[in-house]
Amino acid sequence: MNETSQKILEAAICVFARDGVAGATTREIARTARVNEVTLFRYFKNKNELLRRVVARCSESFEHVFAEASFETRADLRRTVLAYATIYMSVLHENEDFVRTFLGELNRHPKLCRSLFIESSKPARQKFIAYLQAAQKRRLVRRNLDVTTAADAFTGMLLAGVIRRPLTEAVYRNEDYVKTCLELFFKGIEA
Amino acid sequence: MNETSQKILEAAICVFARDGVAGATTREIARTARVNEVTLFRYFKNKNELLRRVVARCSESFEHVFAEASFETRADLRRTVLAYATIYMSVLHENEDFVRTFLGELNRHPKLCRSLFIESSKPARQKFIAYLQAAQKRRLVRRNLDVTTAADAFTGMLLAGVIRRPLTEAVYRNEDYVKTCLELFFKGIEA
DNA sequence: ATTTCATGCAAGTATGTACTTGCATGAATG
DNA sequence: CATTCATGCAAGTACATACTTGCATGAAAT
Repeated sequence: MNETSQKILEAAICVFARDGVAGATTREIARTARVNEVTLFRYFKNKNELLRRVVARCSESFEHVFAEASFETRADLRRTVLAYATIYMSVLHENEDFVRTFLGELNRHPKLCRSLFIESSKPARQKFIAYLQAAQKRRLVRRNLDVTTAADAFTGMLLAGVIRRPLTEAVYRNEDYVKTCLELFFKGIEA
Repeated sequence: MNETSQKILEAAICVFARDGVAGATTREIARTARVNEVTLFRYFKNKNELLRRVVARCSESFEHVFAEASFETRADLRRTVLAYATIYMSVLHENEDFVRTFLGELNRHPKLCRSLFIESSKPARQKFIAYLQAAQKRRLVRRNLDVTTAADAFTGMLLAGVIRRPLTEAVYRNEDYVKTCLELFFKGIEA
């Protein structure tokens, strides 16, 4: 992986995020990377391989961020939930357009999107769910709560907040939205 | 609006939802409508006008569904929330692929998406928020709850559940997810 | 100094897509 | 019977895009 192919990959991420998979052109990606279009094809067999590499790279980057999540059993419930929300929001915030566009590509590219949205966050999600289950045993969490769907409902709130941001930013700040999500979830899962 | 243009519009809705705005071709739309491609251009000036008409039609259809929402002040809190969730889910459920794809187009078509996702649900959303505010005055809802963001967080959970469905359907049924969303929200807003 | 190598550039091919034109046809309408 | 009108069909235009080829160039390595 040399410098030029890095430039191209990063440009491709931006252009795919902005224009969509079908809308992104190799010409525009090359232009953005300040590289000749031919050079793009010297490094990447075709547009499809470039797409695969883009997704692979972002999946990896997401994975790294999620890997940072450490849910210490000693920490109290609220701190753990906050840690999960923070790590989740950091990925969404840094990749807002990309996430929005590629969720929209789910019908067209189910496998790529699965790796992007599921595989990369799987370890953190599992840890969080396990933590909630443990907390449930310690009676910190309602016994009749389905922790798996609850964990996903929580990330769902946050995800929707980011995806719909351009539609809501005239109404309230995203911080306030996230705060409400946290409150709702705390109250919602408490025993 | 005669029969043929109806057929074309409905086919366009399907194809746009499936292939995205850039990926959809007039040829494929005509084929789906079992109509000659030339006929398509006789009814719609160009692909862009067809897109506008598609969005207008869906916005309208969404509006009609949301207009059915009647939140009687006498009904108790849970029934009102359930009514809101039901009307919201009916739109999402009937238009799953369309909603997913067009949320992904938000960067490229902000105005169209605004009418689709905001304007059409505005009255129902306002009514729901007003109801929550009233309930808050009657001490049925926590006083420190920001009802606007809470209402959106609620629809956000549901929206995310539908959008991510292809990624989660191996794990749990969407019904169970929705049930958890309702529980979380009830507990989360209660005084 | 010579070679290697990465890149740029000009040009070209093949294909697909939006959109047009002209004409044929058949059903309905007067 | 004559006319109108909606549609189909064949063909074509203009343009954009993915991808290729051949050559020039300049910097770095040997």
